[in-house]
Amino acid sequence: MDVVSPEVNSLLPDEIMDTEAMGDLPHSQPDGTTVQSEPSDDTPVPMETDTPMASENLSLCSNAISTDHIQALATSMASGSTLSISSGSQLPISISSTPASLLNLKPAMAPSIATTKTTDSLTGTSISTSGLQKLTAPFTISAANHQIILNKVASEAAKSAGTGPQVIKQEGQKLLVTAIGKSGQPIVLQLPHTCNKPGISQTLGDPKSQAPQFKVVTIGGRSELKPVMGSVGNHLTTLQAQQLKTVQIAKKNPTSSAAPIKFIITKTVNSKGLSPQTSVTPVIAGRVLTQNSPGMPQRTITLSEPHNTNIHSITGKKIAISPLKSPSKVTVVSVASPNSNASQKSVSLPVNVALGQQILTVQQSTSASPVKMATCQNTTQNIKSVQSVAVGGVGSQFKTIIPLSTQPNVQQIQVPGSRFHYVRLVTATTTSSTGQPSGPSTSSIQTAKPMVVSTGAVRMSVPIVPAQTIKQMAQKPLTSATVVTTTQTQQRLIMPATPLPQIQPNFTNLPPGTVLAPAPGGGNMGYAVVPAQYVTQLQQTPFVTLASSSGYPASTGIQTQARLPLNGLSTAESTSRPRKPCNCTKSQCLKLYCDCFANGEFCNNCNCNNCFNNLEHETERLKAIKTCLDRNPEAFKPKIGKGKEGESDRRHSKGCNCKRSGCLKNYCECYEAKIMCSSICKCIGCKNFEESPERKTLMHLADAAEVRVQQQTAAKTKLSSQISDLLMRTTPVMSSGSGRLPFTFVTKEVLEATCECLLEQAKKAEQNHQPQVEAERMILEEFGHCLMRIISSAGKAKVDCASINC
DNA sequence: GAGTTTGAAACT
DNA sequence: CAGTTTCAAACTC
Repeated sequence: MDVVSPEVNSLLPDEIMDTEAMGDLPHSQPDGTTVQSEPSDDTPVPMETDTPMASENLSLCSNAISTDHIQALATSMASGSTLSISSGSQLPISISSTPASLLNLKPAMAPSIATTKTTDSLTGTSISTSGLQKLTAPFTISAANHQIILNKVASEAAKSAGTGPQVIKQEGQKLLVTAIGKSGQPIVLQLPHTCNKPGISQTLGDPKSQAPQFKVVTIGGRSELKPVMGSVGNHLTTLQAQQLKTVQIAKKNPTSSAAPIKFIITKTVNSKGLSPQTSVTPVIAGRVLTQNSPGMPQRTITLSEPHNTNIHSITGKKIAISPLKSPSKVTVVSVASPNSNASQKSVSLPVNVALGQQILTVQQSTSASPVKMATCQNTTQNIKSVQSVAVGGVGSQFKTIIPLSTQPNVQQIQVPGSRFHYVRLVTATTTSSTGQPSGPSTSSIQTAKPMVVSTGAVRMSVPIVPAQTIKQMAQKPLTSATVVTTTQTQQRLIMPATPLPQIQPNFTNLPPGTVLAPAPGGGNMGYAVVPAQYVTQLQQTPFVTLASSSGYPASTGIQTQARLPLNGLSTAESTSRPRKPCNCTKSQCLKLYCDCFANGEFCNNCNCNNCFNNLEHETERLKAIKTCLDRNPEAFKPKIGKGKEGESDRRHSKGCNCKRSGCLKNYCECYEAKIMCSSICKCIGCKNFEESPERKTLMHLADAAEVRVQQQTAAKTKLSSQISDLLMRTTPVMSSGSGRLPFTFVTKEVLEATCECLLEQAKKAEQNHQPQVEAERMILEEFGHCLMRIISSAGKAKVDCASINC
């Protein structure tokens, strides 16, 4: 079940994207009248290419199910605000409308790459769509009537009928889209059987009773329509193939500041077992958690979200950098965005919870947008609570939304030498988060304590904003936060990008797996998503107290280590294995020669010289990462991965090129990874295959050596234990005299007596005028006699004691 | 520990 | 894409 606080929704960044499925990122025009969803052309972003994206695909959805998603989200907006419509996985559409404007959105009918731009003749408002494939059903958005019609026929009918709700019938279901106007009424994209009064958001009917559904979210103060998809023939077949998950959230209406709004996020859940044409659409009804004031009328907003669909960037710049290993969790930290255009209004609600991924969203201040300003103000006045919200997907799907820019809510940590501020995050290990509007877990955030999402095993410190942007952040009155826990183990964190002005124009030089997203409303704060492993370095900084259970050695310096999954090994595995320190001398640890760098780690306790692989040289490091990614987009991917079906579980992604080692030495990456060479290897004289006798011999030897090592280790352990025991038993303070050794009998008295004996011998020698040498001899002999007597007495005492005990 | 070998990465 | 150079790890002595 997904629960997202409305204030969070209203403050959500444009989106959080799954970079795996993210294609080109749409940009929104800052003029507020024209919003285009065309792919960004200024920020070519290296993408993870596991599932290559079509160039026309603007969605962030995973390709695997991108065609099966329908996502609809509508956000109410004030006058002149922007309405964004984004098709589930194919077409993010942003509409910036002005009052009384009529927008006709006619997406491309053919599934080919297409860009459609419709400009309203009266207002000049234009709608641009790009790459529309799924949304083949023409629909009309009528801002004049505060309505959006997703059905050509219905639109025409509506026009003929004058005003009134625009309804689309979809196999028995109605789809009503009502845009908001000056009245501040929300946009309602609604499914049928409930009353359809324009300008009033309503709770949709029981989603379980409806099969394919469109659900719309109305968010006060801002307008957003999440992907609205249709299929050929105006059939919502893609939605039919999905389950719906509903999340209902309560929110006070920021526009009216009186009537709370109930949000319902309907999340489609991918069902592998269902074909896209499957009509059965189980719905997971969401639980409603409201903050409604007693007596206040409620408004219901419903989000329809493809479960495995990524957030679309409807407006604003979004830069996605390919994730290394498709981390399943994403942590978003606001970053400054170079674009501080104030008129950027269109906002995409990051309702995305990709399959197997966790999204952690950090809301950033965007005071530049007039619309958002109003929204934020209202939100500040009405809602100050911090929410810990569990946005459960199927089983362990969660979304985390954390506004980091709120100063009272987040403890910012400044690392000396770093331009980042950090906030503590915690990787949740359970799904225990609840949708409490406020509670103990959130109070700490409000009191500027470390933002601890949960008491998970791993705590992470995430840079949230560059130090120079603190003032900007302070301008934001946001005081709410939503935190969601997750069961996922891998994370992506969002790191600040602004500290790197020289590379900021091209964000692709951020760590692999990084996703940058602009701040909602065009503020100068954006978001960058990077693999969480990169940020583990931060948790080891001396200024961040961590309770990490990852087993990282304590580090006292900035040059600590972050980890990415090593070749073929999971993060946990790599964590448990101590990494060898590098010895780089010429590469500055910024080339793939350096194992630390190649593994996405910071150098830590290495022997390298002139190392730049640390936070202090983040700029150079990011440049180097970009260079590597430019050269090879998969440079930071694990080299050892799963082979094709039918092949062995693990194999080298590129294969080795050994010539002289026979692939039986650690020079060979295959052999080093303890895997067999495969058909893609280009090695010469390979002996690293299953039947190779040399390999078997080596394996036996290796096994024997390992056994020896284990035995030696065990022997050492045993010996140490024995020595310990011996030391314990030979302690002078023994309770029993039976175990006392001779030296324990050298008491003060014995010592004095011995000295007297030695002095007596010296006197004798002196009286006899013995030479010095003879005197020394006599003294030494007497000393020997004394020792003998002491030993003899000790032995006798042991015997006596033993006899007494008997 | 110094020197050599090796192959991936980087470069041309 | 192929050949060469650079680099750091693996290896040998």
